[in-house]
Amino acid sequence: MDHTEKVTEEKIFEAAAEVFEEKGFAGTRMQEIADRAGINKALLHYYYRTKEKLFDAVFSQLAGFMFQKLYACIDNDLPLEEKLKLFYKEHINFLRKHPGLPAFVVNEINQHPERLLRVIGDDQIVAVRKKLFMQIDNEMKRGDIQEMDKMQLLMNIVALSVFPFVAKGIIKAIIEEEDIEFDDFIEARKTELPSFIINALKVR
Amino acid sequence: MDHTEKVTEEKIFEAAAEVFEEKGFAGTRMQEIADRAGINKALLHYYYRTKEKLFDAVFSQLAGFMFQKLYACIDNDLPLEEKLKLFYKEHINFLRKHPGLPAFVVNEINQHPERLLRVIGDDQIVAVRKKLFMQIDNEMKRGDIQEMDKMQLLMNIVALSVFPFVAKGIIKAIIEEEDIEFDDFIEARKTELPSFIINALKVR
DNA sequence: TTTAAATTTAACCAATTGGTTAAACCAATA
DNA sequence: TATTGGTTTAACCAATTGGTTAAATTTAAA
Repeated sequence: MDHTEKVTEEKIFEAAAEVFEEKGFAGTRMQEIADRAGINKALLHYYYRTKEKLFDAVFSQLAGFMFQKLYACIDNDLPLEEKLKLFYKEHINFLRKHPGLPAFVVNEINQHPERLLRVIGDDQIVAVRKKLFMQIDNEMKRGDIQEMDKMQLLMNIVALSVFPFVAKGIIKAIIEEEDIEFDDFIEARKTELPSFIINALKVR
Repeated sequence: MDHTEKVTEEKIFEAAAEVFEEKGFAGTRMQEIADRAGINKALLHYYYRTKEKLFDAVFSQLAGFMFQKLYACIDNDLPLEEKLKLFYKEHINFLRKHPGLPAFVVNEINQHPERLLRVIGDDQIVAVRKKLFMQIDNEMKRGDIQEMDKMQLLMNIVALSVFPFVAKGIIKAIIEEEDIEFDDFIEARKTELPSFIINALKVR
């Protein structure tokens, strides 16, 4: 076996990830993937026989990657306040490195919801969510934080960090109209968001 | 001029809106639009000469509609707390009637940011935003609400209502895994979100 | 050097797709 | 009744696209 095999396969995979992320499944041309990978169409089909197979490989890895990272930032034993600070710091760091990822995943799942199953099917994620809910439950009953629906809270936490990336095309335009850099704006959220949430959860 | 003209044009427009919303520009087939409109391809091109023109018509109306509604819910003279309650009630009502709209608009703008200009170009929206910022500024200086970056606050407010719809494919699956109906979940946010935000903005 | 696998070249194919055309059909209306 | 414009039918076209094939060429390893 030639060591170039792996290299080429990776080049293809990365090129495919780029193009699929930019243009979606329907908008992607196999020729463009080949071009960006620096190879030709024949070789492309030699590695991944069909567009569907290539897409599946790319999508399931990227989507899995995203969910895994999302939940990994929650999977620790810190108290909620510290957990939130860590979550937004790490999660926004991750999203800044992959700014196109959320829009891609969200969009493809909207158009083909059945794809979600292949990615989120494993119960590792469910376990982490259960753990988080238990923790929140405890802190609520102890009176440390305001009582509220836990699923609503989880949705709020995620929406606040992910939304600017999912809607990046719009958000970037709107805030740059006010002479704010998108990157600075996002960076600031690492500290803005934890205090926003913690304040919202203060008991009174 | 025949009255059927308007009727047919509208049928085409609505069918096109449906298909474009479901499958995006690249994934949409003119034949499918014709089928759903109950006419044939020849007549479809007789009304809208090209796919691009038809898409432009649909997209600019829907996107304009969305932004207009978004800002219209903010454009009143209520104090912030009342404004938030009204905003989430009306905005979520609107989104429930058009659940696929945010994902469609967000996605098409991500892939072709230049389209945003045609829609958001008018300064009516800018005016409403300025007005809102002024109001927030006043309430902060008066000490009624916590000081914070106004753009960040606006982002938070919008993210919390729009995100579940943009990522509907994922969210629906996740929360229904916990035996919660998507519609009930969304309905609850009408009251959850205002109190969440208002709490987050309490001064201490 | 031989061999096998990776890669290129380039032609090719079938299906899809956006769009056109021309003739015929139908309904209202002048 | 004749006309006009909306509508259908159905064939057609050119371009694109996913995918294949076979032969030639390069590369690396045995």
